[in-house]
Amino acid sequence: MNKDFKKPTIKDIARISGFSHATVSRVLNNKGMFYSNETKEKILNAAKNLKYVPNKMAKYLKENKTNLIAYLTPTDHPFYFSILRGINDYAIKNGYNVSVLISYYDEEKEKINIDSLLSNQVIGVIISSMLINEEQLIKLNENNMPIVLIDREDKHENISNISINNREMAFKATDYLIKSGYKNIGFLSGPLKYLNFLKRFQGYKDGLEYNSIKFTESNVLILDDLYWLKDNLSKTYELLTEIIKKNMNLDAILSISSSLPILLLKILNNLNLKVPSDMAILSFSELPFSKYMTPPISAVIEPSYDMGYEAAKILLKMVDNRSYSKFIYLPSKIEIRGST
Amino acid sequence: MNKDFKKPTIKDIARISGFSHATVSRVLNNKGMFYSNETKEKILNAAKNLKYVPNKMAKYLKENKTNLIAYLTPTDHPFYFSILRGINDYAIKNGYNVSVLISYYDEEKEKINIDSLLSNQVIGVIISSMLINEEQLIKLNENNMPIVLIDREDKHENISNISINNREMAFKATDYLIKSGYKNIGFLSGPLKYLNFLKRFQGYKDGLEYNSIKFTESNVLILDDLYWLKDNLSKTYELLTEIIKKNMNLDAILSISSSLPILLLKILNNLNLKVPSDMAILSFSELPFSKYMTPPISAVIEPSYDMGYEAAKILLKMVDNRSYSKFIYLPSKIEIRGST
DNA sequence: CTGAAAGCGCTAACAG
DNA sequence: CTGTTAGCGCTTTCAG
Repeated sequence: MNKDFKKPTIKDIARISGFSHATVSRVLNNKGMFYSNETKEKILNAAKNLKYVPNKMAKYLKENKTNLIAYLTPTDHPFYFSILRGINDYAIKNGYNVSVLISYYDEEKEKINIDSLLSNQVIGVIISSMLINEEQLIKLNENNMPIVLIDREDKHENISNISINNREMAFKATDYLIKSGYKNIGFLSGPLKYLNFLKRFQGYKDGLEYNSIKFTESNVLILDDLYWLKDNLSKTYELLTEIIKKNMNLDAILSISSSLPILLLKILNNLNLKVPSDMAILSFSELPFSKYMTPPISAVIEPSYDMGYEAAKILLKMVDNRSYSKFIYLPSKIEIRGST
Repeated sequence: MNKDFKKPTIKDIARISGFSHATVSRVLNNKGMFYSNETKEKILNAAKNLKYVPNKMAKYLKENKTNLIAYLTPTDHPFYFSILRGINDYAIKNGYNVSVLISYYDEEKEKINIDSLLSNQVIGVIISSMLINEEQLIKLNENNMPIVLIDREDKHENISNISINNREMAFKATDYLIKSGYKNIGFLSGPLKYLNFLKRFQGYKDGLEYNSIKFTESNVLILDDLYWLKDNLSKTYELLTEIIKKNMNLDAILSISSSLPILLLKILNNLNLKVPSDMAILSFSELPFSKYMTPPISAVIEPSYDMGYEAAKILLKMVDNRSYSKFIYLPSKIEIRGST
């Protein structure tokens, strides 16, 4: 590679084609509408010969606007990649690019990311991280940064949200389990300080109450951290094994994450318990492979791709219209498979 | 949000603190070394009060260099997300951000992405897509864009590569299977036009030859497209079922993808075949859940995170030194679990 | 130790 | 239909 390689600019095109750089700019951007075909051709030719590629930095500086949006995700779980794909598809289609920040549940990193967002001239942010706190959100908001939250159900002025109705779906799931004859249903979750988990917990209780079943505190099975999202599956497996052994009286489990059922299947198999006859499993969210497990795992479908796609759509609207914001529930459904 | 919101610039700081914007720039960047503490303090204070955030577009335009690198991936398979995490970690640590382009096996999109890369002032690209063709690579190269290829083993001048030694690992895997007593080993793959698959195929044949086993054409089980990477698991499942039914004589399968074994487990289970006694499975690459399957799946480990991390490291070196490039094999190992 | 001035590559108002 | 000019926000000589 040539160290002294210098990209051609519109000035080079101007020099070669014999026009001013303003005219070149016009032709290249199809602005102004009126210039002779000859001019157009000359300029376009010169551009092609020079292998001209516009310098977007200059354009963005001038226009005070970039084509970059950011996606803030806590980890590399497939759920978040699927969201990213949705975001990406909509963004690219509209001429935008997506910069990804993975904070990996590190509050320090998360803070650095927020600062980086502000100075990187990103024009908007989609956040699927559960970790972002109020303070950081406010900081972004103060800096006039359009924000879309995914799966947080967190109401803020000027901030959009997109998620499923977690409480309602948890209610439906619980109700379904009860109607299917399960009497002693466990709620398997991460820490309830995370809003989406809490909503699901509320829905679970709603479901019990609706069916006049007494809520039993000990049926709430809490993993004290998000191990399964932190790539710490062996720790998750270990804790889950303990939990199950202590709760053999349950006949069904409602899980808040798609990862947990896969481990559960293994654990129950080791304990010689059959799914669903000894223990049914119904889970929020699914992995691509969930339906190829033995048995296939019943799930409350979270439309992750659509969430990303819609989030990007809303974000770009917010960019155009700073007073726009939306709080949206995407439709969700329960898909019954072999595990219930 | 305030529609007329205007970000403060160094000029604002200059005005308020009473210095020139040049001095402000120096202080903010710790350049020039010599200014009174009083000056420094005044300027820093003004910056803080104004909630000043530097405009990187301007900086980059001036410096003719950005802090954005791009990652080009074909799809949202976990393998690629893990690579992305590696890239991201190294990049962030060094002050860079990562822009992601998912081409989704669409040649048109791939082309658009390449063009976008060139004009977006990305300073380097990491490509894990199998789809990029020679022509596009050359186009990037001509534009002086540092490139690191992941898992392609494709030799080019000025282009770096990072992968495992696919041929060698396939040889070892095949040899291991034979030494374990399997006699009739199938090679399960996508189209062999993809270089990494081809290398593995060669390694498979090497392994047979080394053990004086005759290569049997019909033991090469080819899926005619990358369905499993295209989110088309049901199609994959269908084709795989047919393939297996036609090849019940096999006693082991060497798979080139981590997704396939999971489906195989299901299919074999349906056919009442036990793994590994009726059919062993050994697979290139693994998913987070591979070891929690029943039985756990033996695998040739591809260090995806490290590949990403190293790729980013090499890329940033290439950015600093345009004549630098490397062809690296990362160490890999075979992890024997229950499926063999 | 600090200020003035130029310029990165581009767009757009204004003038013709 | 086209050219001149100014300026986006920043860094960096060059003077002083």
